[in-house]
Amino acid sequence: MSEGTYDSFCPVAKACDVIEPRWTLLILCELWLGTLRFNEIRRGVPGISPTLLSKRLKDMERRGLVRRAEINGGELGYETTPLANELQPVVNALGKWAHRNLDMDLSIDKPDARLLMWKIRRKIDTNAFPRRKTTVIRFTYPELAEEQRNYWLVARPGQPVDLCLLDPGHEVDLFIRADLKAMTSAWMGWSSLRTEIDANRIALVGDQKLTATLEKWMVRSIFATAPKQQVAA
Amino acid sequence: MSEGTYDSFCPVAKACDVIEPRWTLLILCELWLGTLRFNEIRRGVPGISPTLLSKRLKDMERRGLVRRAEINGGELGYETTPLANELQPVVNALGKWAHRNLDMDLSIDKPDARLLMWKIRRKIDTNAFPRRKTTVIRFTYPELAEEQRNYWLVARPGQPVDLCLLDPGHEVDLFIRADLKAMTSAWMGWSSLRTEIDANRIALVGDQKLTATLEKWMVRSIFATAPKQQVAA
DNA sequence: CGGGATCCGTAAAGATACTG
DNA sequence: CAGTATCTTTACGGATCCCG
Repeated sequence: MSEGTYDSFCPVAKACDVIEPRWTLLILCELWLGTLRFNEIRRGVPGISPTLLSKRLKDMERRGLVRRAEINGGELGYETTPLANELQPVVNALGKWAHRNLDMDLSIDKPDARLLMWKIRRKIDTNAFPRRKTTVIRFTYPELAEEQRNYWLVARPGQPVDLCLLDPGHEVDLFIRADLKAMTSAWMGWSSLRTEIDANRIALVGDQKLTATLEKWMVRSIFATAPKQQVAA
Repeated sequence: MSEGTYDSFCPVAKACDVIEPRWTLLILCELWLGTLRFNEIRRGVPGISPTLLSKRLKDMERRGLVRRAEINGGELGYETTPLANELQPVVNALGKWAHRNLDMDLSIDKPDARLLMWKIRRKIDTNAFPRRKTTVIRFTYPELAEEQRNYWLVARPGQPVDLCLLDPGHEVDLFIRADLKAMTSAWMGWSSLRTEIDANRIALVGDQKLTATLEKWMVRSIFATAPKQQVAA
């Protein structure tokens, strides 16, 4: 039933009752990124079934982590509560611990371009873009099959950045061609954008200003600043 | 299989693979308290079956959280690794979050005297006790059935404090009679020892010095210092 | 297309009992 | 003391279907 089942007065046990059910923390992370709607959460939390997401969101609502809220048009979405938000620094510390210590090799062996682009999209800083003009950036991962190779980020002034899997037809301001692992690695902070560009694993063609300000508008994972632990010599 | 099953490059997902399997964090907490042996862990982590504890310890060993180590006599015990120890501040923050925010009413409705005594025992500070003499303190919870009512803490100089459920035969230096909820509440920091004594829910009879220094040697839960969040009026 | 509900097979957890 | 073996129950994962 997803009831708390440790019958202990230990606060850690109480906390575990709340955070242990599978997907709970990942759903919170996605909501903290600003995701509002059911199917958006699905995209940001790869692998969860709609059934389980639905159930988990209800569990989380019952526990006071999440509430249903109106988006700007009478539609319903999800948002985190203050109770959940107090947990955010803890979850970040947890992520930093994993970033420092845990081997990521397995996951980067099967990187997921669509998920990566979804994450990149969320953190694009449009302040570095022209104010009055739509900016379009095309990412290409040549190693992938034709249909999964290209992604367009479309930044219309004053609107959230859009991710397209099909050519939206706009003129492209900047073309980025990249090795998928290299882009993942740079975004996660295991390397840097500069390193990967210098090694020719990421290449930019197009608008000079966008190229020059890449590191400004392409904000990386919040874990990218945490240094990777040095392996003992 | 207990393999990590989120296939994501997100560090939080990686961390969840490690910490989510049920009992993992509670076992770590118990080890951090200084528990070394299998059946001691069982006592400190109420409700876990030996089957699952055995399996979980092996999982945790495989993941590098725990290692088997020699105790002082060729016997084998368990201890946490540096990897796990880096997680301790995160787990403490998690516990503080729960202590501040989560309702503990349900768990204090069915308090567990033996577990409470086990926890109290672990944190007794024997520096406040006589140096050369064995100190014995008897706790009595009058509301409980005869056989579960009495607990003896036996502190022999230079040795870990012993918890006895049967009269060890020593002369008792201090008798403590308490309401079980009151003692749990005081130890957890929802109230204080002083408050409960003043309300006559905890009473001490015996050695004056021990009585006077109660708050010194009876070290409370590490969460006892975190203030409980005020409920909005 | 967004937001689910249903059904079913598998994997993890819980309860007891038992053993070297 | 330190676990295994066995059995039952619950949770999770996947596919499919429904409804506005």
